[in-house]
Amino acid sequence: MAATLADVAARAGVSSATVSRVLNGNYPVAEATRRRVTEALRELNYVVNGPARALAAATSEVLGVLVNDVSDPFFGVLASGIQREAAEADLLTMICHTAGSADDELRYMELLLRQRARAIVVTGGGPEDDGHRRRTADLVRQSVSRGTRVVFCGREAPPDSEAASVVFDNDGGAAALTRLLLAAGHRRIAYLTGPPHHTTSSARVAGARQALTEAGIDPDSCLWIRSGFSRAAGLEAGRELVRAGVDCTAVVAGNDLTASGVIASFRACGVRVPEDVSVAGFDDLPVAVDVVPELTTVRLPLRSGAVTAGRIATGARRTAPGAVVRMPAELRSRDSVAAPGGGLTGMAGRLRAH
Amino acid sequence: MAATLADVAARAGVSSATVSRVLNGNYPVAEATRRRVTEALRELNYVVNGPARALAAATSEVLGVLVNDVSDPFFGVLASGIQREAAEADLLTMICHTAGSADDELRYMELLLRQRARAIVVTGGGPEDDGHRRRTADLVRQSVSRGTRVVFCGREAPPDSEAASVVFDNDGGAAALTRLLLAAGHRRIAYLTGPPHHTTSSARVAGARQALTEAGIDPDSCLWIRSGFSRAAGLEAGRELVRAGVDCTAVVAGNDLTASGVIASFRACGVRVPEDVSVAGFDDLPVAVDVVPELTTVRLPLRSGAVTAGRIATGARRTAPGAVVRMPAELRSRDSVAAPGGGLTGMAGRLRAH
DNA sequence: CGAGGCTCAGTAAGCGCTTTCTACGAACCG
DNA sequence: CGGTTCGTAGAAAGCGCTTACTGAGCCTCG
Repeated sequence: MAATLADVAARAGVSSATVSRVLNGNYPVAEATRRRVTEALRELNYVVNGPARALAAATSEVLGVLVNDVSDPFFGVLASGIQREAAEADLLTMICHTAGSADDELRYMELLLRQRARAIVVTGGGPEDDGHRRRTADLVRQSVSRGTRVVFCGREAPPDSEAASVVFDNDGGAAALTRLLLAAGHRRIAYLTGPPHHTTSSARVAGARQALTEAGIDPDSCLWIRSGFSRAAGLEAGRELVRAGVDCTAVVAGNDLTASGVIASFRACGVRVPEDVSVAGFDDLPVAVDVVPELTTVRLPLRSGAVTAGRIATGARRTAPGAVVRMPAELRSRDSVAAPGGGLTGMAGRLRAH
Repeated sequence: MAATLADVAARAGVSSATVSRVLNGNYPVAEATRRRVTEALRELNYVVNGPARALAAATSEVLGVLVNDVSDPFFGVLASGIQREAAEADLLTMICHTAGSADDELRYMELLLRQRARAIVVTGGGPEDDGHRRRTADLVRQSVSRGTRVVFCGREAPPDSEAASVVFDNDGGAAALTRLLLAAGHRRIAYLTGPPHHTTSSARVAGARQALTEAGIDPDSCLWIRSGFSRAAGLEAGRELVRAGVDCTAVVAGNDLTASGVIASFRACGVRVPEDVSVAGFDDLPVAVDVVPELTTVRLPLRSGAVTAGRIATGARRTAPGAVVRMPAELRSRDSVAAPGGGLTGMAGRLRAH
């Protein structure tokens, strides 16, 4: 049913090699022949057989992107930036949703490896688990030995691996944010960390603790609350903070999504931001300026990080094996942080019934 | 470098056919042989060559999903539902981001076709453009003739095509929502439609107009404003409505994202929802209950629609060629709609400076 | 005018797998 | 004990493409 190169060749009165050459344009073909072939191609509605080409050429035209959550804008920005670069290199981007599961991450890496993907970009933070890291390192090794480039974006590649990484300065960003809060006079700060045992969460926590320590404040005098990276996690955490009447004048959310959730539940409880409590986010996602008040947050250059990762993956940018590109973080001071207000204490009574 | 079937066969002292049989388990192999092969497989770190297998077997293990926007939760829910079904059938899901561009949609369909994907699921509404529909129909025909199943989810397949469709009752949902508003006493309603010339937008507009007409109200006495399906579009539209001091007591947003944007800008302008103006959404995305007040909206069974589409795509559910599965819409009445209030007129003065 | 160079296109050898066909023992039967 | 059947595994023919390698014309030039 489907036309093959041979069919097209027969119709154009040439050999299949010539058709292939016309298709790929990497060998000279006389203009008249080219026209005849092009014609036949069109008449037969020819569509390249990707697998056959991949087999013969020992490579394919797909670039795989692993994301934790397709519906999270953080990954949306990353994925679309990488995709743009891939398109530039005529690669088809396959986005695979790992749902944050370490096992799925490995499974998808292996599947992409099977497909002989040209490159794999693993985005976002990952589990802080040596077993997982080792298995990842194994797959990276196999991928590289089979010619599949691997790039990590948002996390460092496993140690001693040949994969390049593009990392964001979560550490420094969190420190800067904490210093801003300190400078505004805040001392009792509640930190909502991201998911536990997760590289991104840990880096942010570490940065904040360091800034605190440098300012002569015992990090353990602050509140460290495990949360998630979703809006829902922020809603819940916010509600809990009010219910418990936690003694703090500022809340640092795990990211902007969480911050928007915190603000929403604060508002529902009559807590004013930033008058009563300041709230800060992280990432500077689009939502940061949609929210009222606009979020003080840390801008991560996601777009350009994604582009960089994409360029390394497509080979448009060459790096040494195991290279690490560090992207700076930048403070974005907006309306959600002000001088310390009355705090949350005593607000519990205002919690609306539900 | 990479081990092939032949390498494994040599090591296990069998033929490559036997190794293939062990791998696929579709032919009997003596237990002892199987063990030896399995061992060799492991020792050599064998990874199947996907393209070679796809070429020989004339099919592949990938299922492609086309989405308009990877960072929109509407598509996130759809994509993850489809993916779950795909995983069930041992297929690798590739999500392709078309950015809502009709051209990219075709390009990606073609790329998936090249890859001899097992199935393609096209999600979301699409352009109402006969040229596009014709070209889509062409690709569907080619796909089907090459054994790639095509399923549309959220839009009907082009006429006379063999592709199945899963569609949501946008029409009926919009009508029900309008009737709810009418019953609450609203007469001056502003409708923010989605993007123009888009099947989803049109269906929702049509449903609303019909309900209006049935109630003896001239649809043209309402305001129909072109907008988008994003939160940003809602923010902007909300701001404009206030600035223009539009005379209406209710706003029906294109979807929940837009509704949340409208509410945010209303709040920023001091317009109370629902006291001054009621606001309704569409889709019942997670954000609908995060927002304050919680959104009155139309629930679309996205998850189960996605699962259905996924099952048709994997072949787990058989349908007649061109079958259309209709998913019902259901009203979700919450807090953002109440009896008519003072409306927007005269609010323009309250618009905060920026 | 013949040797050497160029341009263009055909031949054919794979790429690594699946699968049909065939072959070989062993077990079984009359 | 010869013939049949069954279970198991090898041989080999592709799948549709890419890409050396080869060769046929034709032009150039000493």
